[in-house]
Amino acid sequence: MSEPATNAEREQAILDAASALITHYGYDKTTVEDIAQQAGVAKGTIYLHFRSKDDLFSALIAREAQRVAERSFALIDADPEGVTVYTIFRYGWQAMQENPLLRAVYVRDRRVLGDYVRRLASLPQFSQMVSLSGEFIQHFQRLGLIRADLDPDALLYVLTSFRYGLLVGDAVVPLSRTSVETVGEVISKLLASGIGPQGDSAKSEEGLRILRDLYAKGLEFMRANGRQASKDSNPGSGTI
Amino acid sequence: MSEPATNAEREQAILDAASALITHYGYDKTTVEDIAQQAGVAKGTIYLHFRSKDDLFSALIAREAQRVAERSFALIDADPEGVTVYTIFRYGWQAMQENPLLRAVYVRDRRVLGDYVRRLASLPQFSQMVSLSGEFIQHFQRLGLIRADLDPDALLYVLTSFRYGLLVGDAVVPLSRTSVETVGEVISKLLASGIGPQGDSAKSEEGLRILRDLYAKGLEFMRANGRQASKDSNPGSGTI
DNA sequence: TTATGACCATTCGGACGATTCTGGTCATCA
DNA sequence: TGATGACCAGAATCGTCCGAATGGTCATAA
Repeated sequence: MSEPATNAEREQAILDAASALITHYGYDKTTVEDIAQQAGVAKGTIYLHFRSKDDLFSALIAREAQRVAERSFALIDADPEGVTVYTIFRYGWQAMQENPLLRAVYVRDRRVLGDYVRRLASLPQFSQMVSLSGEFIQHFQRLGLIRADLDPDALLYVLTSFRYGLLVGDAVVPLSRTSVETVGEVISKLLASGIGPQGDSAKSEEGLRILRDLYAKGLEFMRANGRQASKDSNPGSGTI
Repeated sequence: MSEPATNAEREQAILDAASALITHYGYDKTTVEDIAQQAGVAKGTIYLHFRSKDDLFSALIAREAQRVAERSFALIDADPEGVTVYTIFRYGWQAMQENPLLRAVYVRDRRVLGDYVRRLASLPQFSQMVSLSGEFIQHFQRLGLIRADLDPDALLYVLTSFRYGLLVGDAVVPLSRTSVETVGEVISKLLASGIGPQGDSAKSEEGLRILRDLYAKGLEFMRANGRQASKDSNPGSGTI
């Protein structure tokens, strides 16, 4: 049982433990002691990596957000359609859907977040990060990747509500009656003909650039705002 | 200040009072005494019309549901497009949106419903009533009023989630940045090209018939299930 | 006959203190 | 030098109590 765990590995282990416990028992019911035990370290060790319990949670959210973003990019790349408004939306939803913790954060699930919800002032920003901002829509309309006869503000409202509904959705109708893939297909088809683009557009390279841009901006904001301090600077993570 | 209030008028006054107080203070915080006072009757009088506080609330919900349904039909009729999937959806949403109480019921707002949420077992049925059921979608697909290449179960999930999101929506993005009309237009346009119908279809008469059918069925269910008993049988309300 | 409001049994909700638990620290140890 | 876990102050929780308020009834009055 001798684990030569490096510093970074230990930090990840702590985050893993926190993730599992919090998604299951909720933030309030999960004690720092629990996390330490699950991660196989002493309680004090946690405070060598994170300033406070809240800081630990912020770091966890940031990590999961990055994962979700990467996962959604991977899904988009794997789809022959490539980067379009509807694949962005579809796989953005799917990636989020697959990550219980982040979904809980996004829909402000009190059962998981507990009293932490009140401290989530920076969350509007966060929800933008997940690739739905006014900026995004206007850029895409300019490029002809979203039909231009839709009022951008209203469209933002509609799409945001749509995504929100999809993420809380199974509270109303159980998703179990279908599958993530089937629903994803419907979303794609509906949005493809619903908001465009109409024909093939060569501008999609530009769209991809803008998307990556917004994504990077979002993650940067999250990193700056999320963790207040950490003892070690994570060096790698080169890819975007 | 002498009001010759008839029996039915008095009942409506009680419901009006309940509606105003409950939407403002919530079900738990609103006492029967409050309702009586606001309606200008004695507390005992309320129990001549309704078996219990819960029964009064059921009746109120039923009344508001009827109003919302009628309002949505009126809006559809006023639109030159007439009966289509997207006008149904659009104005169904708008009518609901305009009725704070029913919206609270639909999204199960604890702040308004208080402990009553637990007694809302029959509400899945209710949510169907508001013109979104699997039946509805399949009929419309058969008639060519909804494109047939979308999996009906998944589409039901998507549309239900969509509507849900739109109704809770302003929690995420404030609706105040746009208007109900603008958002409504976007919804119409998006769904028109998103789920159809593609060309003009002559079957829309049939669609209207089915819709009225489902609507009537829903209201009947609500009436049967909602109020347990009431001292007076409301005679009028002939239109559907 | 019909509406009323005083009345009752029950529940609700705040106060209070005892007790446990939790986040965070720090002297100690490997 | 870095990890540990005993330790502390403050917060949350539980149990108990009691007065106020609430839903519902019914004898009385209009």
